[in-house]
Amino acid sequence: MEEASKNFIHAFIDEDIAPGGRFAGNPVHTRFPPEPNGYLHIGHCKAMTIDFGTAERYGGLCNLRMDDTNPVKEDEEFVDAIQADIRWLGFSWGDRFFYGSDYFEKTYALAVGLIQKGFAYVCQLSPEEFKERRGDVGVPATSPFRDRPVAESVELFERMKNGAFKEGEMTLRAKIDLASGNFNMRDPVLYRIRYAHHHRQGDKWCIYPMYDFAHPIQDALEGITHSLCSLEYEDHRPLYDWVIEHTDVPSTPRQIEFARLGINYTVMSKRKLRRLVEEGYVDGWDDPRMPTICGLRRRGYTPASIRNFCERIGVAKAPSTVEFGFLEHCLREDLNQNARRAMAVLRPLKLTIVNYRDGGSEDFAVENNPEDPSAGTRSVSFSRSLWIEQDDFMVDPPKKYNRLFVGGEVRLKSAYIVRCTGYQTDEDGNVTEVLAEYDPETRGGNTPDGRKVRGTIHWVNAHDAADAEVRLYDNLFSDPDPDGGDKDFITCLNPYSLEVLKGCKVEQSLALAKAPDTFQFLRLGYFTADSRASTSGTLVFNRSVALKDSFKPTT
RNA sequence: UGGGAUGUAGCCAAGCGGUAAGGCACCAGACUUUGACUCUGGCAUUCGCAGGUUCGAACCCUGCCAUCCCAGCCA
Repeated sequence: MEEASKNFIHAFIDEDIAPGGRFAGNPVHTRFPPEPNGYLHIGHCKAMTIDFGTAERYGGLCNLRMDDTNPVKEDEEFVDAIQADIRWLGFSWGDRFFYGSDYFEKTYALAVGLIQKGFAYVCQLSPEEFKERRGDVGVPATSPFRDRPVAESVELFERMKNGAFKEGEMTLRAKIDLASGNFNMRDPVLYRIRYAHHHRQGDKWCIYPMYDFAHPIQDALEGITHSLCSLEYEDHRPLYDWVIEHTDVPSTPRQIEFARLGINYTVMSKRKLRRLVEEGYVDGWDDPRMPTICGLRRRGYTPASIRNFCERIGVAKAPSTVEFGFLEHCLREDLNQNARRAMAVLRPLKLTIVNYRDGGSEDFAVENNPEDPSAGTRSVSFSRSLWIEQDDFMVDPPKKYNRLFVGGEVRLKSAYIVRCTGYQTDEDGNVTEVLAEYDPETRGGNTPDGRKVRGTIHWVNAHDAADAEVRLYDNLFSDPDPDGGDKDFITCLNPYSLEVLKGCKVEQSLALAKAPDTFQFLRLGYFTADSRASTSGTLVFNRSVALKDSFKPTT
């Protein structure tokens, strides 16, 4: 894992904790506040890297808090999934797990206090009227209820809480500035009426605080010093500060905003991801094409690779779009170092070793990970009949092609050096079988005579190869909504299709070791077992056959 | 339009008045029992544009341009 370098947030915090600073002497305390209305995606991982990472950098703590102030959007189903994904990534919130809704009682009391101090009032404008009176550029908003006596607002607010009014009939509004250029300050709604079942509070409440009111209070109650969030909340910071200043909270957290993660060709909006799931475009939140944490997991991404990616893209305020290739780079880096290799043939072509005894066989010890000798070796069987990759043989090889062609020599990894002597074709001229002679002196792939063999290819024994059952995933590209609603609903689900080919062959040891019923092939040259079907690590396919042609968007 | 932000290479991103870090990508070479990996070298005379201040500007000032966000009783 890379050591995170100093970023602009750290610069702010350094000032805050310096002698004489806003939090001089205080431990730095952050929080990660997902709304439980969907699964976490890699953008959340960036946020966690910042939230947990910042706390760690300063020897402080980071809380996990479910931001569940809107009962109609949230669901307990997501709470468990969110926790599981965070754990999988390796972030730890210790025993500091909270729900925003845990503070409803306290939040209500603070709202009453606000009314009593004359900083809030109950407004009876209907949603439609509210909108009409919102005002415009240069035109202040209006509310006939702004100067309602304090006692009256207190009483109405209590009746709101007790269910005396219908949804939309009343709101509690902050009394700030109806003429502000920042519309968030034009007497924003603090509480609204919702007769909805809350996933934790049940039917106890029928009024719910808005994010803008609840969030700063929750932060203050938990002793958060730095409330780190994405850029779209910049406009809300004045309101955040207003709430902290005007309510009777025990601390004064500071909000700092950073640019959220964008990855090219990738849908990152939770709303859209939700539609993909609900409207059946994908199998579920963990569909390997999804940028969700669980989707990436199924696709073979490791926690370390995702976290490292998030560390390395940096933190800034300039909106940015990182190339998907960088995520892949981070995966390769991790896999190359840690993954056990195995051989697999995706497009099988028969290779017959004509001078090898028919019916004979032998085993070779093959290293599991050339980068890590401690990973040991596995036994792979060899015989007269093998499968090799179709594009490891060419009838008419171009210059610098150093794999198989008639007359050419190649090394079968860890086995023997073979010379191609010919090939068979079907009536259409397609190559059906390649013929070769092996050199018995080169057992294990060694060259005692010191000769150089340019190419090394992978293979599997046709006699005991296992057929891998594979899935074929296509990219999902944008199909502009014919109704003109969501022009960019799906731009591209994933830049690289998970292309797997029917009939691919895997070495017996791989099949036996994992016994997976599904394989996913990453267009990276890595072959990973479905994480749901197996318990242990990732297997890396022996050669990056498919690396050659990279992704080209078709729209 | 009003408010809030942001512009440094194809993509991220340091830099905070002293003469453009680093990573990804890309190119060239070496090495190699994965054409991978690794290694070596190359890759911004210039920081959105135009002026100004200064011995000196990506950094300070003025004006302009471009892009993004907000204008929910969502978060």
